Amino acid sequence: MRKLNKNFYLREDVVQIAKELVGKKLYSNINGQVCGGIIVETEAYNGRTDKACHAYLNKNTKRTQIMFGEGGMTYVYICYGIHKMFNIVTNMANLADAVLIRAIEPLAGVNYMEIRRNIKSNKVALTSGPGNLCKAMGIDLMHYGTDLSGNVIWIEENEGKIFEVEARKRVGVDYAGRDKDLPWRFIMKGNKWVSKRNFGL
DNA sequence: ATAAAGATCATT
DNA sequence: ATGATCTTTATG
Repeated sequence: MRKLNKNFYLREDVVQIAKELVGKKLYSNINGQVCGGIIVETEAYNGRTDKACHAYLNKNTKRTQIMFGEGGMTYVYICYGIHKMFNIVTNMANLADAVLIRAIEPLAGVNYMEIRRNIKSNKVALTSGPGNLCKAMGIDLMHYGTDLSGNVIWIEENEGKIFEVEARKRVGVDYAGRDKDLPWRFIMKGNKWVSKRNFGL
């Protein structure tokens, strides 16, 4: 019921923020259809030191510019021409960091999500994986730069559920050289909605 | 103006 | 393993 404070996103340690986002609740209200779920998988990206980040070495382009603004906004982009990826911008202005949300456990608006995904009930694939989650939640390029303190996309505190968080290697960043094996992916231990791809440490 | 490379997914 | 599919970015 309680949205995260702006200060949550403005902190400087994006890895810590990614870890803390596991267990929080992500909601969208798109075309009056409210959907939401518990975040169970995230990845941190650091725009100064991290070769896997689109804003590596402070690369400020039309696509990455939102990461150079203050934390608490959305960074949405298209991957492989097909899938939308939903990220949360963190840190102060001019410090370009972001957290990719990779999977949620559905809570609300499951019927809407199933229609958007065109699949039937009880499919883990509904909101597992970054592309799938975006499609289910109705998040598209038009939501680039959405303020998370508004009423379109937002994140709420968790509900005191008990769980453990585990760190893993990030997925699909083999091009990142020395940074490809950083343990900057965080998952809710044992949760079945965590994406099934690349389970190596 | 052109080319190349993706923070993926579903299917074979 | 492979193909789908198209934006963004870099380069000439």
